[in-house]
Amino acid sequence: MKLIESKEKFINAWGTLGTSWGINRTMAQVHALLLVSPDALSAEEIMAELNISRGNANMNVRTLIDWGLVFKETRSGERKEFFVAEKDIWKVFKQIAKERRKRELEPIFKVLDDVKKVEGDKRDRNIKAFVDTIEEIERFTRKADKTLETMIKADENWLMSSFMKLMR
Amino acid sequence: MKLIESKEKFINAWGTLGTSWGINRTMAQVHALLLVSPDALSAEEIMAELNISRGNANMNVRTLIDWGLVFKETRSGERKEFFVAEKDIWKVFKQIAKERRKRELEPIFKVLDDVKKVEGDKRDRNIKAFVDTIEEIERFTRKADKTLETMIKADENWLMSSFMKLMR
DNA sequence: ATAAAATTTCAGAAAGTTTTGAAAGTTTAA
DNA sequence: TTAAACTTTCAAAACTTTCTGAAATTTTAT
Repeated sequence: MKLIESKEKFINAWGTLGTSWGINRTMAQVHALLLVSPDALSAEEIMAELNISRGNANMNVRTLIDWGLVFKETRSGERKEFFVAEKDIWKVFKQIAKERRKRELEPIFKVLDDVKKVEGDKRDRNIKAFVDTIEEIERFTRKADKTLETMIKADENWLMSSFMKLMR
Repeated sequence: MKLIESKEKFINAWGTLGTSWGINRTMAQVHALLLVSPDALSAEEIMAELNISRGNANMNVRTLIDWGLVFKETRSGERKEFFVAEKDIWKVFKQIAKERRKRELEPIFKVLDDVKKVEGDKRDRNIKAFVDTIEEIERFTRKADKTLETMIKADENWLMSSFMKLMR
């Protein structure tokens, strides 16, 4: 298999994986492309490699920058902007965890906290089942969240050794 | 807030969360509804509570059963089927992890393994960047996968105490 | 065997998401 | 200041996913 084919295959697989994790296909593909490029790429190059429009390229590069997964690079004497991906996969993982935590976990906590305050007699089995489940979900989510937070804050070595322990 | 409102709010929030994690809204909503119901519900009841069609209800209940998150229940003298959700959130989490691992992580390993075999001189910086990145992703993914596998196999107490250690 | 009661299927419709590309906006070298 | 080079925006189009509901199929009590 030639490099071009391999690259394409990887980019497509990454795009598909993104799709099933709520990250849009093109965003994942742009990220994959930048991950395997030794040098920063311009908007033009991204457009050409992935066969996408200017608007689409711009939109997704910008989102990747917002997520802290891609950085702008300028070159003296060049007006064009170039883009590089964060290549350290641990950092990438932590960054994604951080973003999704903020965007998805935090709102869920708010709702759980809110709906727990349901009115009525706790001896009513409907109310009891509801409150019990919400509380169990909250306990679980808080634990998962704390773990995530610890990981995000932790330096790489700590993270590695903790994972190692979990894996034996 | 009355129970009905709380319930609706929770079901909607769960649906939205599902959406951003690649699980379809209705499937997540049906799951949420069954989670907070003290008794098993019939197809009719699910349809009425969520305002969805028979086809949609059937489809998503079936998928939940495939995933091992919901079980059929029959009652003697009743021809109807009733559905109950697994209420232990740890089991739910493990079950989801197991399914997604099989459906999403395994295919990615195949691709990574495949594209790594790229032809050409490893001193070519393009090839080097490509192979290096793929190998780092593979290392990372394998570790995450092993951790997940250990969790899935582990019994609840072990899991709890491991998480506890991670959280301090 | 029958028929009533239920579940399942699936083609088309609706809803939701992503992409395009032309126009507007911004930046910079001269 | 100008104008060329580039980036950003956004409405409409293309595409993808989900949902509906009527028809087909299966199940079960008699």
